[in-house]
Amino acid sequence: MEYTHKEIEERWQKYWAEKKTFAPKNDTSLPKYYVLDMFPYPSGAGLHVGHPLGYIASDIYSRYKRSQGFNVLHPMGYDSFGLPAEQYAIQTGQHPAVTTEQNIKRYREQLDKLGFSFDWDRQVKTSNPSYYKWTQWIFLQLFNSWYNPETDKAEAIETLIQKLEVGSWKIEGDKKWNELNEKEKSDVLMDSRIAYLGEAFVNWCPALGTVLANDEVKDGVSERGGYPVERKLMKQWSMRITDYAERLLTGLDTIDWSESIKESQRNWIGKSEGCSIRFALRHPELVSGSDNEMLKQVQHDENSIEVFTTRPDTLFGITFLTLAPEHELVSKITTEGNKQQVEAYLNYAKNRSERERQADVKKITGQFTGAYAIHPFTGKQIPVWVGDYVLAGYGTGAVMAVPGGDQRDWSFAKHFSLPIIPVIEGSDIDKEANESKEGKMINSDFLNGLQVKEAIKKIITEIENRGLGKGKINFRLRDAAFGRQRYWGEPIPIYYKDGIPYAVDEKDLPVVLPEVDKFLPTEDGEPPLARAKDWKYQGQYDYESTTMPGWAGSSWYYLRYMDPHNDKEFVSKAAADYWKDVDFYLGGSEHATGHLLYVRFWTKFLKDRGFISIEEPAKKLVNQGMIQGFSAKINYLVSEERKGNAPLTEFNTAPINGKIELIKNLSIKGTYDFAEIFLSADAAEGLHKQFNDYEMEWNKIPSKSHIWNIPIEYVNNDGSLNINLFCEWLPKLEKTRKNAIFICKGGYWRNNDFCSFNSGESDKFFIKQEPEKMSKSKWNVVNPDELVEKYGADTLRMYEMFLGPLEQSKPWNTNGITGVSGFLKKFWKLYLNVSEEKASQAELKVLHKTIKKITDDIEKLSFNTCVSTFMICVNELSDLKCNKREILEPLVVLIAPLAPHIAEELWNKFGHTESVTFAKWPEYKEEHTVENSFSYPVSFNGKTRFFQELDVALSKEDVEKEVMALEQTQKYLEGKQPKKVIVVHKKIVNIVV
RNA sequence: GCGGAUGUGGCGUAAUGGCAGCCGCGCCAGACUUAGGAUCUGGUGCCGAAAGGCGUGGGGGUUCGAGUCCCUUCAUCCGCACCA
Repeated sequence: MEYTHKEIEERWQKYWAEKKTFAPKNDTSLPKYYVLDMFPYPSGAGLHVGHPLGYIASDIYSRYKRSQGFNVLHPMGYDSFGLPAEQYAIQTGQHPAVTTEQNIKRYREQLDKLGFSFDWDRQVKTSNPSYYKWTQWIFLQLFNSWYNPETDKAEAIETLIQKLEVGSWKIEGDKKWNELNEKEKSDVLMDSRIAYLGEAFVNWCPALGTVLANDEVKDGVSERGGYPVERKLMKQWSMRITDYAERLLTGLDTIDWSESIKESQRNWIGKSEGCSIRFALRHPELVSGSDNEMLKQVQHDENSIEVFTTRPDTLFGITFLTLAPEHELVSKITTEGNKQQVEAYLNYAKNRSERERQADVKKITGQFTGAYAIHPFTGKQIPVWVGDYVLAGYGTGAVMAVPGGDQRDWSFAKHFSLPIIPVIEGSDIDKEANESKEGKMINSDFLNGLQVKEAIKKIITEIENRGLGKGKINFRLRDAAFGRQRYWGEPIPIYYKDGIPYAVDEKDLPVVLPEVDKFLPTEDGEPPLARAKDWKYQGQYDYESTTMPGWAGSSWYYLRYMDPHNDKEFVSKAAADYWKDVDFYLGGSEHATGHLLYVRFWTKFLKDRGFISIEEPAKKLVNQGMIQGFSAKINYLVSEERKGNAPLTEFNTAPINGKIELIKNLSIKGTYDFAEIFLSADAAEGLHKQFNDYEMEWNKIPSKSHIWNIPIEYVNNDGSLNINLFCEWLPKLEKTRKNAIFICKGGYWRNNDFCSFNSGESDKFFIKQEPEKMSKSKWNVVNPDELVEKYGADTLRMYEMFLGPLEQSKPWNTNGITGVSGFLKKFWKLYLNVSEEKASQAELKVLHKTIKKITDDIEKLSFNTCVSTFMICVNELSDLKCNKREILEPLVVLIAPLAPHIAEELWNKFGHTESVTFAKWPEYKEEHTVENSFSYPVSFNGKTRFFQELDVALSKEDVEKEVMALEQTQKYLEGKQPKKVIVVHKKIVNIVV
């Protein structure tokens, strides 16, 4: 009987769905295990072969855990709010809810075909009001909370109000809480709320018409779409994630996450320890007298400059201060004489986009303000500069410049000819700054002679004693922008009364996303929600019109899966207490500083407020490697001189160079009316060889080489192009077959005819293939559907695992899939004629060896070696012609996590009426794998020469005796006396001569 | 610049400090076939006719023994980056 994957897979997928096989048991006495895949965004492109890699791995692990007796929660759902659907809506006018639903449907069909053991009854969609009701509810908790530094956790805002009422929490300007009006009270509280409305510099993306969070911006452009981003001061809902910076950092040490993710988060949080120092200012026009007198006079000046430094030990090396162009003091302190230049500079700095600024890091710019600060220890005057190498958003937006100890300060000083003082012995300040934290202090008054680390301690104490500043910890992490000027997201449950924001009452949740006529901003620049007609809270108050960012819904979804249908709470206490946290979380590393930071933040917050009991959302996290696609690249030649369809002869008369010669050699002469010349990859290779500097030559001639990505499906297995298919596609690029010529090594193709000029050489047109990220725009997406159709889900599952270690990125290549497909056929064949006979020793040995290896490997998530272990096992059992139930039945249970359909089918054939899902995992019995003898490799000076079979019971001494007595040993000794004989039991014999 | 990861046959890869290359692809030969992108058998790191020698990016070290441990260096990929 043949292995018919299609029929078998459909049958069991249906069975699982009907019997709800994968719903966790409602029995809290069972040990729990929670396996979660990162929330997918249902993109319009559907699933490609890279997506299932992680899902397959987590599915194998889930099924394995079920077989081990765990109550497994393994859910799936959709992060269904987001920008792409909305961009599509803007283009087509279709409601994003409609396209999102279509995409989800397609995703689901594709997922279903792969035989995943998800409990679909728990599916959540973030765009569903029954889900986002609770996202909004959590927002309200965040709004109604503040971070109490004394208890080091978030508390209800009421506890802050109490402190304000009794005056134990100070309000800026020493005002009294009870004397404040409604607006002022709101403002005061807003300064502490964890979700707050505040004015801040944000990443504004004009093309997308919205603000983006820091992690959504890469290299100065938006991560989605690659549109330019600019800094803009805006009133904006934000999350005070910075209050959690320290806990987010230390928490990393408690979780088993990949080192690279933890490191990314550490970098992102960017903790640095140092101290703040206040520099008094001196206006030359205003103050006169000796340096020391001035110091006293200006000590308490409001307009002092506060800096943050991690190297207070270098304080005596300060030769100037630099302010960020955005620093508020710049305009206040600039002297009349410098006003013009400084203003011009500020204007220049302002108009440089973030991208430009980042791109030309090396360009040093700045201006002297004319103002001086006073060195707090020496009393000397220090010029104050403004420079855009200082970032407004970090620290205080001002630095004390120590060109002797900081390379950026050094470069600035060199550029503007400012003095440089070495402060560490042995610094060669003519060449570069000495940033080392090792060495002895010099030129530093009372710090002289101290080691850097001692000096840091001493100076901080001194600074604190003199009241100039204090030891301080600074974080790079910024508060997260939470409002998006977009339509397709959760409405923020806030309304405005007399311009004051208030929380929507819990009983009025969800605030449902209103219908709008267009998904665009209003004429006066308000977000799309402002278009909604008659959308008022309690019929009279304006709602907040920004929506939440994509990460809102995904910051707590793992909790909702525990209790997805609860309409009283976001998760019941009982469910949260049982399922606690995610035991095994699998997903891509691209979420390192976005989702994975926010989900930790919300988890900590929800714990602080007593809603859940865990501090971290996921104990263990693994990043599956990215599966890249193979892009097909074609060499495409255009002569710039040959405009339009000008004849090729013109091209031929160009100066002699590589390509012209080639074209000549290929004898394509005369006048042709083709315009597109495509060059086979092997012909292009030839050019490389022929002319050393092909690329350079290429640029000299009046033609241009272009490389195009073309659809990968037009490439044959041998790497050659299917020219016919390709030509049918050409019109999409406004090119035609008629105008195209394909040059191969042995001739050229034109209009379906091959013209040979070099007989014996290939007439194939080769395409260069390169691995790249799979993306629709690169035409290299391979989707799993066809593979499932052809080979079956079990084969695809095993093949994806067989590709290599889970965490390693690799290009997708279908070449090896026949090996796995053949394996499953061979596996199936073992079961054609099962006998009840007792198994032989040899057969039992194979089985138990396999049980041990598979169990160990699944535990280690080493799924690639699992597949090869099964192959070895099946090869060996086939050689033994094994058909014993005693062997084959446990083997079914063993393979079920990887190839669940075939396993169910065979399990069923054994007469079981229950799913193999809950069959007990086979137990490894060592007695079946022990050997009586071992074939010792006998080596001389570490080089293996022959093997000797010996009883394992023999002691080391006996082994040595036996081996030394051998004729072969004597032969290799060549009459010499061995210096030493090393015997490792059941491993090796090494004779040192 | 900082951090992370990876370097092993033609390719994907495998090896608790103990026979390097398991398993699969590809390739070669053969069997069965009208046929093979089906199935089965055998072979396949490199050099060499063979004996044998050489081999895990390079160089050094520890060890009886190193792909594996240590030092150093190179290359590739990924992340972060004017963070004071």
